[in-house]
Amino acid sequence: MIANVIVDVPASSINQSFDYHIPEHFQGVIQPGMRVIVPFGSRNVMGFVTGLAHESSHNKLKTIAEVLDLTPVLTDELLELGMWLAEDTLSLYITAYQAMLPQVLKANYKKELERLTDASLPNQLESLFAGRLVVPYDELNDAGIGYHHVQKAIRQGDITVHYLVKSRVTKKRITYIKPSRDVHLLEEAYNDLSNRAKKQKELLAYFIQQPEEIKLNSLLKKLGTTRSTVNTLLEKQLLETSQQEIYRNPYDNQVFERTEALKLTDEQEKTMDPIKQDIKEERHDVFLIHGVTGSGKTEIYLQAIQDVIAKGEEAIVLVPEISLTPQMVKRFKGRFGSSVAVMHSALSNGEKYDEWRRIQQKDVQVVVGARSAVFAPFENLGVLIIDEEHENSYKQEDQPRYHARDVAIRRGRHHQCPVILGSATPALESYARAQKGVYQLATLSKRTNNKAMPQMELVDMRHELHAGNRSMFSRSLKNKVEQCISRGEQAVLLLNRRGYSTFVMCRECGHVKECPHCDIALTFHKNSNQLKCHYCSYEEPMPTYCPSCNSELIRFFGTGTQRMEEALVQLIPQARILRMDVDTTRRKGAHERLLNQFANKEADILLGTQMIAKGLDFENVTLVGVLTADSMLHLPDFRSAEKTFQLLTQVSGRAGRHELPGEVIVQTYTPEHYSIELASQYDYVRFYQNEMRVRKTFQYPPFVFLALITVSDENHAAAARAAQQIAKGLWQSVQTETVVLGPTPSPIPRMKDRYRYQCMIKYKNEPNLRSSIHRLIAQFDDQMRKSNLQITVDMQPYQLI
DNA sequence: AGCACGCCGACT
DNA sequence: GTCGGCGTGCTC
Repeated sequence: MIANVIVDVPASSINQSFDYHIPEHFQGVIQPGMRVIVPFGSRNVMGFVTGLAHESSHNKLKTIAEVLDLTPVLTDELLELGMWLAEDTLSLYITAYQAMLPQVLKANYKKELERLTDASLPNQLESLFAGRLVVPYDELNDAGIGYHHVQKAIRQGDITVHYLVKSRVTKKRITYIKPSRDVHLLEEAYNDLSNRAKKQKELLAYFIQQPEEIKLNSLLKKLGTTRSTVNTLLEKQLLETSQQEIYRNPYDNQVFERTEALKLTDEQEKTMDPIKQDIKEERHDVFLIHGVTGSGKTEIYLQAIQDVIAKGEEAIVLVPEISLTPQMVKRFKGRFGSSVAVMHSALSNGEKYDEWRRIQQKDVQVVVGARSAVFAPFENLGVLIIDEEHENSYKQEDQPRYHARDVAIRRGRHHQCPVILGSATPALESYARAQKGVYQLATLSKRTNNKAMPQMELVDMRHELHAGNRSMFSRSLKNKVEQCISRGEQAVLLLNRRGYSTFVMCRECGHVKECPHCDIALTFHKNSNQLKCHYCSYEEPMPTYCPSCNSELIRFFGTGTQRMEEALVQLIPQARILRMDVDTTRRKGAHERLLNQFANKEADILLGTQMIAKGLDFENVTLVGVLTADSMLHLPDFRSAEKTFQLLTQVSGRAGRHELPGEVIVQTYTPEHYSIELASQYDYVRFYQNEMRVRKTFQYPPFVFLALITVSDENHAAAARAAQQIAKGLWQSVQTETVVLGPTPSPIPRMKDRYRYQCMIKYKNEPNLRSSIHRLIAQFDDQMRKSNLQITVDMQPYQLI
């Protein structure tokens, strides 16, 4: 038998399957979807078996060395999905498969030197081995030993090189202890023990009383002793251990209150019906639920999942990373208890692996997770749900650059089950598809508690400036915050920091401190008094004099959350403030701890960046303030209006979710901009219509598809030349109505000392585009290896900057 | 990617 | 000779 294997060598020339002979002892064991170790060239690499065959067009086949899995880690569906994913995103097959699996299933490669002779070796090697039989290959370089010495020794058969492939899998185990003899033998041993062996006697006495198996940890705690006493008794063979494999459970010590299905409103019922119908009849449709915040989308998800579980099928729920909050998890665990696996980036690699295994082994029927959970290895999917479907975080920003929505829809079609997209502010692409009837549109216009959305007040900051208020807080916002606090209620203040960071500029000569490796201003970090680059790891201390004109008047500009906090303290000294941003949430669990503090009313004001805009639900919050609504409106990104509208709508939903009425203050320099004005009126449909006109005029999605090709090189001219050649090649291969823009320098023209150029393709129908791009890039294969030219392709890019 | 192999110039 | 650097081509 022969196995087709995709090997773990990320190079375009290796992007194909290789045939291997299956040895007798693996016949019948090896199945498609398993990981194997195969010889490749002179070394061993990991690979995925993608298929089995009886013959191969190759005559000299090597043999599979090892099998890494007992059962396939990729189902047939996922094997096929990975192929499609790689081709659709112009990525490598191996990259696509790796992206579908938890980190720990990636192989680790190691080289070792083994000594084969007792005879003495050259001095340098002798001291390297230093009595050992095997040494890590890395030590060769550390010791600075020339390769020719090694080569010679290998030729003479004195030493040999081993190419190891190791799995990173670590399974967590618990040690149990129990007596290995009868009770009366223990008693005998007890009596024989010297009186000085007090701890041993205690241990024995314990097991004489209750000879059952006990967790080692509990035993030690109970008897106040240590591992060493137990070890002594183990050596005397009076006790024995056993190991039990367990899942790490990140939600181990939390109890989730059980919830029941809620009575649906008429609107919800109307939305629910066709979904239930699809589930029942195993039909695939994509439903777009456009529902205002608080309209009960989640309850619809929950009840759809209920139906799916009742049928013995499974469900995937995708949630943006940022809103995968404890509150969200609670809702799903509360309804479905231990049938839920949770996947998000805050879990350790081991925890992620365990959650993944619970899915693989059918211990759970539901997974709630961020983007990559769309690859959960379920085999009987009954529904796929994407909450906040407009979120950028569903688009992976490195290879394979896929969008979870596309993957979900493909899986939904494969399983003939519904896909539900939900949002208060659907992506323009999605709403347009719903308008065209490609998706089924359902609108939830009422909130379940029948409360109106909070009043949104726009504050024109130009007027503030004219009135002599130069602070970042308008008078109106300051008053509202004070009133809110004095009523004993809480406020959330959002600083939209994108494109508005704290750069350093000299007031004397206007010199701006930039990163020496990237064309971007350095960002000032107050707590370390350092200037940092957000694109590479460069940092330097904040200068006291301007490096250009020596003036002392070098200051930081812009507004970070830290400065906002300081300003707020001065303005409203009595306020207790919690700050939430990248800095304060870096530590594990910090995110959750801050939110808990706020929920426990240990603070009056929560201030932070994007991360507080979504998913939070605190009953005591009645005021939301947005400091700078238009800060991203002027970025060179065709989605900036859409993002502004989404953010304002999203954040306003944080106020007055329960009994207390809420209000929203939005500070802006452009209150007349349609995205801000229509957001304040909660009018998505008019925003959609307006924005569609803009997109049509400027030919942007959803009227065209985009592809972005970025070329970078340390050599400026080489990058420009390659980009030019690619653009030329594109022009020649695309149809006349397709537009190729560029090459132009990328928005950040230099990053990590590499010069960057880009070409943008706008197309409506270009069935051969992928293969054309592929062919064009292949021409640079040589150059990409020799020099360090890099070319990346992003089909349907989200982040243009 | 990572490795072997082969060619070349430099050095003891 | 011997050593080390680099370009080339291959991996079932």
